[in-house]
Amino acid sequence: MSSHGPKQQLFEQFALIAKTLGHAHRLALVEHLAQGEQSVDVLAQKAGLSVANASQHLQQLRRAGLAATRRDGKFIFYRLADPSVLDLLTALHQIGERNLSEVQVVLSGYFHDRDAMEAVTRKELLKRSRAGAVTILDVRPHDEFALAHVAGAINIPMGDLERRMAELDPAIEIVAYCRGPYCVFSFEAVSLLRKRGFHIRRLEDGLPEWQAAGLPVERV
Amino acid sequence: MSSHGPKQQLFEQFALIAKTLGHAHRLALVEHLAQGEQSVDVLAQKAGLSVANASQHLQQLRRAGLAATRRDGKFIFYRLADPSVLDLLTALHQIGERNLSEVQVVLSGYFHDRDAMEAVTRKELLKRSRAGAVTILDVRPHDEFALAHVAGAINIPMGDLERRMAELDPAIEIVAYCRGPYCVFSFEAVSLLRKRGFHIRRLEDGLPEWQAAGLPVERV
DNA sequence: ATCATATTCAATGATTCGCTTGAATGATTA
DNA sequence: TAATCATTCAAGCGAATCATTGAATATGAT
Repeated sequence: MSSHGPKQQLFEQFALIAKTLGHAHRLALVEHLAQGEQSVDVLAQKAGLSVANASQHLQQLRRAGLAATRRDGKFIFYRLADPSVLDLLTALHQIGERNLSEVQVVLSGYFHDRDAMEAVTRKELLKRSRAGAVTILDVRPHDEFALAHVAGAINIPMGDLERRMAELDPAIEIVAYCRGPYCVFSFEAVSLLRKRGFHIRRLEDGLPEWQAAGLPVERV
Repeated sequence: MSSHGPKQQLFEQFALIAKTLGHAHRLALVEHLAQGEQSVDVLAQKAGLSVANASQHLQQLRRAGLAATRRDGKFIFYRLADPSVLDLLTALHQIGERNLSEVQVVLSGYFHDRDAMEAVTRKELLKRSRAGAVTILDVRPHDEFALAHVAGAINIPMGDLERRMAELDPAIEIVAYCRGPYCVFSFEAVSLLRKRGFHIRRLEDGLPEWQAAGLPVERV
C-alpha cells in the first residue's frame, strides 16, 4: 500500500537525482564526464578510485538520469545524459559560495587570488580570439584536449608546463583554462607563468561551460 | 590526516548541498519555503510531518546553506537562503522529465492533460493582465496567498472552489496557478472549471518562479 | 578453444541516515 | 513565579550507503 500521491512520487525521483549528486566522488566523476565521454577505467584513474568502485558510482549516475552509456568493443563509454547537469552544478556552486562558510574558507585559502586573477569572460575571449591577439592555453591532459577544446587553443598539460614554456610567445597575452571553475590547474598555470613574466589570465569556468554556451570547439 | 586537496574539500561541500536536497520530504519543505517564510509547525503540518521530524529536516536545509532562519518571539521562521535554489530545482525537474522514465510515467498518468492544458507563459499573462482581460486565480491556501501572490490575483483555495465558483466571471478567461510546476491544485482547478464551462488555463510553474522572474507580486 | 581485458555483480562490515520518543531549552503569558 | 507554547536536543533502532573483495560476464585477441 503505497498511498504516495503523484507529487510524492515525482519528488522521490527528483530526490534520487539530487541524492546521487550528493557524494564528492560522483561530483568529481561528473566533472570528468563533462570533458567528454570516457571509459570506466580511465574515469576511475582520473578520479583516483578503484575500478569496481567507480563502476558502481557511474551506474548510480546512470540510474539517476545524469549519465548515459555507449558500448564500443569491450569498452563502455559514459557521458553526461543532459546539458542541464551543468546548470545543476552551477546552482550548487552559487549556493555553496554564497551560503556556506566552509566553501568561502577554502576559496579564500587555496584560491586566494581568485579575485585578483580576474577571469576573462567567455564573451571577451571569443572577441579577442577572433582578433587573433591572444594565446589560448589548455592545461588539461592530452586525452581530454583531444575530446574537445576551445577552438584555436594549444595544449600543454600542467605537468609539462615548466618544461615547455618556450613554446609560449611572451609578447602575446595568454588565457588559460581547464576543467571547470574549481580546477586547480589553471590557477597554478597563471601563478607559474606570471612569475616567469608572462601576461596571463584565467578563463571563467572551464571547457564544459564554454561548450554549453554554444561557443566554438574543436576536436583532434 | 585529511589529505583532501582543496578541490576535494569544495566537492564535499557541494555534495552536502545536493545530498540535503536528496530526500522527498526536504524537497517538499523547500517547495513550501519557496512560497515565503513560515514557522516550523506550519511547515510540518503542510508537509505532513511530525514537528520534531520537520525541525530536523529544516535544520539540515539550513546547515547546507539552502534555508535561513529568523526568530520572532517564540516562532522561528524558515525561508530559502538563496534564489539559486529555484534554479537547482528547475534543473532537477528538467533532468527528471527528460531522462527518468519513472517521471515520464507519473506525468503522463496523473498529469496526462499537461500538454493539452497548454500553460500560459509568464510573459503572456503579464501582457494580458495589463490589458485587463483576464482573471488570475490563486488556488493555494489563504496563508500562502497572504505571503505573496501574483499582482491582481484573487484567492480561492482549491477546497473552496466548488462552493465559491459564483465569484468567477464566466465571460473572462481565467489563468490559475499554485505552488509550482507539479502542484496538483492548478490542474484540478482547470479540470473542474472547464467542466463547468469556464474558459481557463494554467500558468506555467507557480508563484515562486513568477517572483524569481522579477514580475509584480502583492502581499496582503 | 584459450586467454586477456573491461566491466559488472554479490557479499561483507563499517558508517551514516531517518524517524520516533521523551526530555530540555527559550520565549511569552498568566 | 508558574504555566504554556514553539522548537530543539539526545538516545535508540531499523534501513540505506559506501568501499572492498573476489567471482562472474562479455567482448576481443591468440
